[in-house]
Amino acid sequence: MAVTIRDLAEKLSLSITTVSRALDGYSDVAEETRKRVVQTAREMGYEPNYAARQLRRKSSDAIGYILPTSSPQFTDPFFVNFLTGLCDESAAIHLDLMVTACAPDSDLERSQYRQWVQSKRIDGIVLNRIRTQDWRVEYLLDQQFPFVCLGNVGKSDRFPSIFVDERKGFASLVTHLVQNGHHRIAYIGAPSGLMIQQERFGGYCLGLQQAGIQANPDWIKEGDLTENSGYHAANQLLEESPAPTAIMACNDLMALGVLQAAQEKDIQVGSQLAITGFDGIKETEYTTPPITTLFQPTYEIARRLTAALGKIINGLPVETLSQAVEPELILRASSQT
Amino acid sequence: MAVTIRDLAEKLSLSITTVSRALDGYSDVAEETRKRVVQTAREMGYEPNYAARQLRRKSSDAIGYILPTSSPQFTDPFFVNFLTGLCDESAAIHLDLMVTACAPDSDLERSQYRQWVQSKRIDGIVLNRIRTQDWRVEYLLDQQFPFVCLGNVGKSDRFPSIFVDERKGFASLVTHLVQNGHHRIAYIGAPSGLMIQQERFGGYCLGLQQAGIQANPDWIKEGDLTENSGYHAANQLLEESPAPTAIMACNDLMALGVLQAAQEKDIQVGSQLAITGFDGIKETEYTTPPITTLFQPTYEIARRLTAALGKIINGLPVETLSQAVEPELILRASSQT
DNA sequence: CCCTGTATCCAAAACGTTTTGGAGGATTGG
DNA sequence: CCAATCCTCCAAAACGTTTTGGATACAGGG
Repeated sequence: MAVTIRDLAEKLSLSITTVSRALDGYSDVAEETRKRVVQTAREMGYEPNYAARQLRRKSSDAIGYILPTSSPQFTDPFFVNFLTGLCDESAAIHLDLMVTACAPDSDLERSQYRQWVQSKRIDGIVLNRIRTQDWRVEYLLDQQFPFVCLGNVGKSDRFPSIFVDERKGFASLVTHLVQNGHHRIAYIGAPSGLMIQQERFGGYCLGLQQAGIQANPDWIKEGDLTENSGYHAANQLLEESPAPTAIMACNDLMALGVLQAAQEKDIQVGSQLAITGFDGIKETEYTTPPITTLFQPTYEIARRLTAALGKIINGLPVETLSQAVEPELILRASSQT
Repeated sequence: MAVTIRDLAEKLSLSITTVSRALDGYSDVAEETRKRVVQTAREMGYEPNYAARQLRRKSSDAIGYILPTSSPQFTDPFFVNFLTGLCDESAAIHLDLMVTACAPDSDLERSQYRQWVQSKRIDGIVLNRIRTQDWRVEYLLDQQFPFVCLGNVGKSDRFPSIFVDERKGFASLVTHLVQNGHHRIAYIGAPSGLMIQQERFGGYCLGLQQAGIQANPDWIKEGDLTENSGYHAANQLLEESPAPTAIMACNDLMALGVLQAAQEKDIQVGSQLAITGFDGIKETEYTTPPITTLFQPTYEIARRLTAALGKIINGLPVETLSQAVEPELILRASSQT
């Protein structure tokens, strides 16, 4: 059905070797015949079969990303921004992007990674939402498979990674709240297996300590990074007595949930209760009041990671393996009177 | 390096034929040897090479989607919801999803589609943002390549498609505005090459006609579906005299831009100016005032399309090729006093 | 004892490329 | 005129599967 290189060769009365080399621009084929080949290739609408090429070249010109999503219809704009960055950059450097979704740390996830890596379906992979003990990093290092990641990974001299200083960011958020008169500051975290929880919670503790405030365990809740869980955690927190006067959510999505809970209880956000988030997603700008947050350039990070991955795959040197990014404090009405 | 079927066969003292057939569960291999094969395969961590399998089987177990994005960092939540649906459903039916981005109707886009299709990189493709004369539909039909699409395509008895009745939806929006006392109703459209523009603008005209209102060309602008273009078009509209008292945007994103323009001019949205959108993205709920819109179940549509595509690829029958969906009118404060 | 059938297994071909290792002819230098 | 060098081209191997079309051995029926 489809036109193969053999058809082309026959039509041109050339060997398939010559046709192949002509199309790939080798110097050992006469300029005139090269033109002839290219011309007829276009005419016949020839496109080299990808599977055959992959098999021979041992590369697939594709990279992969597996969304760590527990529930279907993940809606965290963080992932969206990340995905968009991957998509744009991979398109720019002519790599195809394969995407799928798996519950984090599930058997399915493990077999999905194994399949993609060992079946050579992709040439490299992008990781984020790093776990405190992340088998993926071990596995990929062990397999010597090209990968890059966003998150605080210890031994990052063997692969490109970008590290956002969440600890410092959260500490500065605490400082900001304290300066605005808050002493009873609550925290809604992520599952403890996630590196972001380690970092952000660490920053929260650090900030309290710097302000000479003792942390209150009742004011520390664990969420799952969804709007819903932020809502529920906030409801619990607001029933405590004394209730906290400020709630720091581990990410923006949960902060949105907190805002909703507060509004349902007719609590004046800003004056009676301060709310902060993390990520810098667009939605925090539209709410009333808009939500104070730490902005991280998710889209840009994804592009940079992808670009680095592209270089690694092509055997090019990557200038700086481990990059650090400072989140930007965006003060809005939700945390100020 | 990686363990191949030959390594397995050698280790087991079997032929590669038998190993292959054992793994695929054929009946002509003894149950006992099958177990032995599966066991050692697991032990040795064997994963069949995808390229080789694809080449032989002539299928890739992957589907593709090309984002029709003019600028990088597209941020329309509509696409996000769509993409999420694709991702979730394709993962559910064990197809990999390939994604890339291309400016619509560009040469690059054409060659990208051609490459994916003719190089057999994917088994099927999902289309949306259909154009009034869409070469993609022609091309894919011509190539007899499996595809599905979201949008109003005429001859949809040859492939699965989902059609959202935007015309009726927009007409009912107009009716709603008229009932709220509006006569000077403006419209900010999409590029005229897009089918959604045909449909939505058609609905706008129909609605006006039903209300006995003559359309005013000065109150009809063309945008490009971004927030920014909604903002600019609104600024123009609000300088007209007389200015419209209601602005209907072709999609939610532009409606957000309109809202911003109105707020900058200290216009009371709801009472002095009505604003409506289309899509039903989350953001319209968070603004003050929240924006009246028509909700279409983008995520669900994408899942249904993907499921249908999966069936087509596997040669299974698809019950209803052409499905219709009614958008749901969501009345909010932006269009009511 | 032969023939048929059944249960296992396998050698070899195919899929469509890229790459290796030359071959053949023309040109150049001595 | 011969050898060396270049310029073009090509046959065949390789990539790792799946599939085709038997082969072999054993059992059971006549």
